[in-house]
Amino acid sequence: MKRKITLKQIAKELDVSISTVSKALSNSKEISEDTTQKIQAFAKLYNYRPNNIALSLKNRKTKTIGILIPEIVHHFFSTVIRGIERVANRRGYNVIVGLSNESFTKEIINMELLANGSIDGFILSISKETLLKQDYHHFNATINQGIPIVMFDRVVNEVDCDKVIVDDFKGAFNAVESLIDKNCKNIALITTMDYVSVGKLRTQGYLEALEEHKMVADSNLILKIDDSLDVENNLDVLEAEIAQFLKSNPNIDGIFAVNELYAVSAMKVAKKIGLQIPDDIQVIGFTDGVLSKHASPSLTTVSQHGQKIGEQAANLLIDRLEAEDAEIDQYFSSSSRKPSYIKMVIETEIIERESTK
Amino acid sequence: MKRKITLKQIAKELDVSISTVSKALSNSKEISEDTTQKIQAFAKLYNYRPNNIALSLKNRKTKTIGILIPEIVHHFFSTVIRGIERVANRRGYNVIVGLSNESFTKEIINMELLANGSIDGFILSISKETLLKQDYHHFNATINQGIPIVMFDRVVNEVDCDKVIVDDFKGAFNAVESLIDKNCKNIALITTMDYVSVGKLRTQGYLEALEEHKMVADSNLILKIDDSLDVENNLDVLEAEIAQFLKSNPNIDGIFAVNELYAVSAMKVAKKIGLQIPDDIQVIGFTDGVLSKHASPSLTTVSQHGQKIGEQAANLLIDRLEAEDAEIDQYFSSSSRKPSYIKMVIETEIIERESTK
DNA sequence: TGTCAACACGAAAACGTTTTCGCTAAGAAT
DNA sequence: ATTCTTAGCGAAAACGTTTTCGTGTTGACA
Repeated sequence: MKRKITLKQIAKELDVSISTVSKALSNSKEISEDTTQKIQAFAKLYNYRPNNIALSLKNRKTKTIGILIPEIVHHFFSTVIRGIERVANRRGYNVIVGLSNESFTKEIINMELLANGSIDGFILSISKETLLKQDYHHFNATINQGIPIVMFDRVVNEVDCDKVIVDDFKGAFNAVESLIDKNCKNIALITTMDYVSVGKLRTQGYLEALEEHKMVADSNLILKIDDSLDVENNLDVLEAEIAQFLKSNPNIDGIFAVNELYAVSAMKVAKKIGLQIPDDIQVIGFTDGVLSKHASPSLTTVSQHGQKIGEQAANLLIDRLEAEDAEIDQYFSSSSRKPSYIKMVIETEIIERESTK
Repeated sequence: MKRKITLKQIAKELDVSISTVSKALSNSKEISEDTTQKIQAFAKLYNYRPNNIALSLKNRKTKTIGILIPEIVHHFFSTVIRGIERVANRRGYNVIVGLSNESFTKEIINMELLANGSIDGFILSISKETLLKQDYHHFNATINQGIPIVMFDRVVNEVDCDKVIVDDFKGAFNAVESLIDKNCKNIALITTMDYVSVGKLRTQGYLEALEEHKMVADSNLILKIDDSLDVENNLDVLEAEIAQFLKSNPNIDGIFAVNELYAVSAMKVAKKIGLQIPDDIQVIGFTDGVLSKHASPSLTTVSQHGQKIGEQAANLLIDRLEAEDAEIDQYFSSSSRKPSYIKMVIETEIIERESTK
């Protein structure tokens, strides 16, 4: 077991100074051709690679992006990570992942841990608990320390930073409008409680689409699921609620659900009740994931393009990081002007499948 | 924008030495109570936190685990990550994620990048291309540099390291045996090409279960899918192959599939053909994911307990990392004996759902 | 012969820690 | 009055880099 070789060891072995080795390896013309050759050959032989940690300390930047998300076992978030990782790698960055598990405290702990030098900037999506508490001081504190943040999906106006979102309102609006086009007269909404911003926006999209088409929103046709309970492990509860909902509203001929789980569950329940999809009832879900694609019938969804979100977020962050470098180089005082932030909107897209006509 | 405060700044501000500040903050009794109080108060006020990078450099360890997996948009891998992250966090470690994207080259590049000081050890699952090439030098090189590796799921005998796997053979064996118990007479196998070790083992389990019960394996009942093509985006190809397969073997009354996608697709096709599940044909899949749970009918599967795999892998790695520390402390020469490695087998479990009787 | 430039290299600082060792002054012991 | 402890603190090294600023040697030129 031979530990990685260092400049110091090479220097000692070849009887030159550390500086000479460093310069030779970076092809500085301060060093004679002979010496350079000798050193480079030796370094190659021993497979020398500069120690990243030492570089980070010296350069005061780590070339690492911190990702902080509520949950990783979730198709949307993993596609976002994939997108981030793609451009990060291409641009010479690594990603380090923290999971808040939807907990306010874990979010803070993770941020503080990573903010102490481990990363150059954050890409994150806010935990439910944080949204509920509406306490965003840790984000602002981090930004004030000079660590830029890019938020995606679950964002919040109270924090001034770059954001990448999908147009939840418009996505929902279009989905519902599409159902109307397909001749649905009584469109139900299955949604979450309101505190998650995206849920609220999607609900608004639903409401306004109805209004726009002179249809009255019937509060009986709106089912709000309490997602404080772990739905994944309480599928029966969810299905029972939906069954109850469908039975007491037999006139429903279209369903818009704010996520694919609700949509797929609704289809399952509808089939059990004896309804034909899409003949008796049509269904559209938000968030295009594996479930939608493989359900039977396959589910028409509003795709959020998670990977693209990740890619844009990474580009925004890295652009800002490298702009900072340039500023310093140009002797701009970094406090001279307030930076202006971008809110980037990724277009949603309706993917038509078998659950609609 | 105020950058994070350092020991040096505190020292200057309070007109003491850096050493004094450091000691005061760690409650060393070398420092008087007065000074300690003063320093701690000041540090708290300015929210001092030690710089992780500096600590890493000094301690020559980063308290970070590198995860290297073929793909993140995959339920099994994300559950494993969740498991790793859980115990890593509990034990004071962070995780940094690299994606090989099933590519040999990307696997190597990622490893080299992280191995240069960024991480203390790896937890990884081998990419398909690497398995195909059977070139494992980068793993051995990393281990020789003193960086421990724990492999999971896709492992290989040629590399000497800790491993966490499920008993693919036994899992498959049990699944098929369960189908036999449920009175299936002609059990089909839908599998992948043989080079991925887990696929091979699961196929063997299938074969031996048949043999054990005096049933003859009929090669016509084995469908090998070429997974070099991106199945997720070529679902129709997959379904066509399965349809063809089922039609030319109308006697099939049970299907064992080596992953849930194949299983769910098989169910979909079977339903289209007019077969009733589980009355005409019963189906069991390997790998318990979201698809299985939400398919209709829901799919009986062999659960791999991904999260547990991740937890065990993390524990194995951290145990070894901390054992190394202890060895050095005790003046053991680290090359004195060859360490012995553990292969940990996680029990699989059949989760009965609606696709079997 | 004396001056100067160019060349080739080394010393040292810096990034932010922790820790070992040494130093000073005050009080205790002889 | 002299020596010994000990409390309280600082200097410096170390982790592995990069980079700035010397410095000595050589050869050219006046």
